Amino acid sequence: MNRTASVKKPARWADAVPAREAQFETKRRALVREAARAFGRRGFHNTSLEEIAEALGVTKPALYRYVRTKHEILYEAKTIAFDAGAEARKAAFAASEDPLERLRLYIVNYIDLVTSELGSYAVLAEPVTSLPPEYADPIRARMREADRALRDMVQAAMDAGSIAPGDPKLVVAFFMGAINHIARWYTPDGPLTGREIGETFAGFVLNGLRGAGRAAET
Amino acid sequence: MNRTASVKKPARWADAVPAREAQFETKRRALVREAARAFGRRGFHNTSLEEIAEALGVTKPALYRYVRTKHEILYEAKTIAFDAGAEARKAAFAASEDPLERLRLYIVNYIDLVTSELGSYAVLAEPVTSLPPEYADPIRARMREADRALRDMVQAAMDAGSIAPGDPKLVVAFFMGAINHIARWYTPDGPLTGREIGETFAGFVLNGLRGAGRAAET
DNA sequence: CCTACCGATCGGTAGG
DNA sequence: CCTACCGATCGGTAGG
Repeated sequence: MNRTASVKKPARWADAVPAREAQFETKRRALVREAARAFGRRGFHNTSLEEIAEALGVTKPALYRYVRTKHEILYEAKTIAFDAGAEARKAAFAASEDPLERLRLYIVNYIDLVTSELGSYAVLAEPVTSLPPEYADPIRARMREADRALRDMVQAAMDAGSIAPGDPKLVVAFFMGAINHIARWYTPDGPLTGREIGETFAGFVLNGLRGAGRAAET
Repeated sequence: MNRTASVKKPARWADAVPAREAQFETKRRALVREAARAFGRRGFHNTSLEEIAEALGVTKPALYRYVRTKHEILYEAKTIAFDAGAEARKAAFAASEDPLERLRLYIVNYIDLVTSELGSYAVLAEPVTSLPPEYADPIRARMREADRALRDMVQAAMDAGSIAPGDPKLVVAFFMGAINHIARWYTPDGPLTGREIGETFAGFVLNGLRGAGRAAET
């Protein structure tokens, strides 16, 4: 028996890689996810690459096989969060024609994502200024894009008379502040599921926007 | 007349110190304010003491006359924000007996403070993990304290039947997320005053909580 | 309150 | 994917 023995080693990549011959992309994603979690919890600058590497069961230099800089990791993490938001909007549009229902679905969907990804989305709280211009600029663009899309959704609901007329910009700032904050306090150990939080928050938002005395005429 | 001449110099301390014989405390406060603004906008670790010093028209070592460490500055800034929150609650309790009205007043008062302090309050977004335990612990205690006080206010409004029954914890997380986010986007150049934002947000919140008890948990 | 400077951390690289 | 190490930044101090 003269072949190189495959010795039992402590789990590398935190068991996030299923197959023995792990693919590059899978590893890269596990890296970004792990980093996003850490960045979200402790902040970008309070998290060293060494800590991330350790959580994945490798050494720091190994990370550089999958990523060029620490900034790139943050950029990637934020991009994933924005993609999820876009996905949630798309799903909401596909599922209903009614502006109000679309808004509701978006909120529920997005909160579901935010809570299911174990805190990865808290990286949205990390200031863009932690990134150099070449990364910060596209991120800012995506922030504007998301903002615009949501304002349009709100405006549509206003036009349909489903919610009280007002400044869509302020409305979006209101409920996105509440929603994005979830990633900062949510823990899967808690008594509430993401779905429950989503339904409750959507209720708060829609009731709040529907307006009190000066309700829209139907 | 053998006293040292007071020569005309370029404005130091960014003109935040009115009197010629500037007091220690005034300077210290100007320092914390300026730092809070910077920390809130760019983040704690993205802001060097050198930048803060420059904004105040002095050199970095000069700051150490007023403060022991950079951490102490962040701690102080957060403390000021929490004090303001406590103040807003106190004012709300003094101004009304009605639980719902107290909640409304708190929201309006607090948003007014947040928007009047030119972004100093955005430091609340800075993770506590940027601080060593001796500072982080008391901050966490104040977070819990504020949370408890607000939950009690919400519970009182529920007991009075002014808002739908539900989980006060979730309710507070909802509207405080929205409110604390304001410091991150508000700018005095905008078309809206802090008062207007406060009234609008308070309306959203109260209507939202009053609404159909989707989240009512019997 | 300033000039000069130290010390630690940490992102990133060399070389295997 | 690892060991060893470099370089820059930056908080903090000495000494005046």
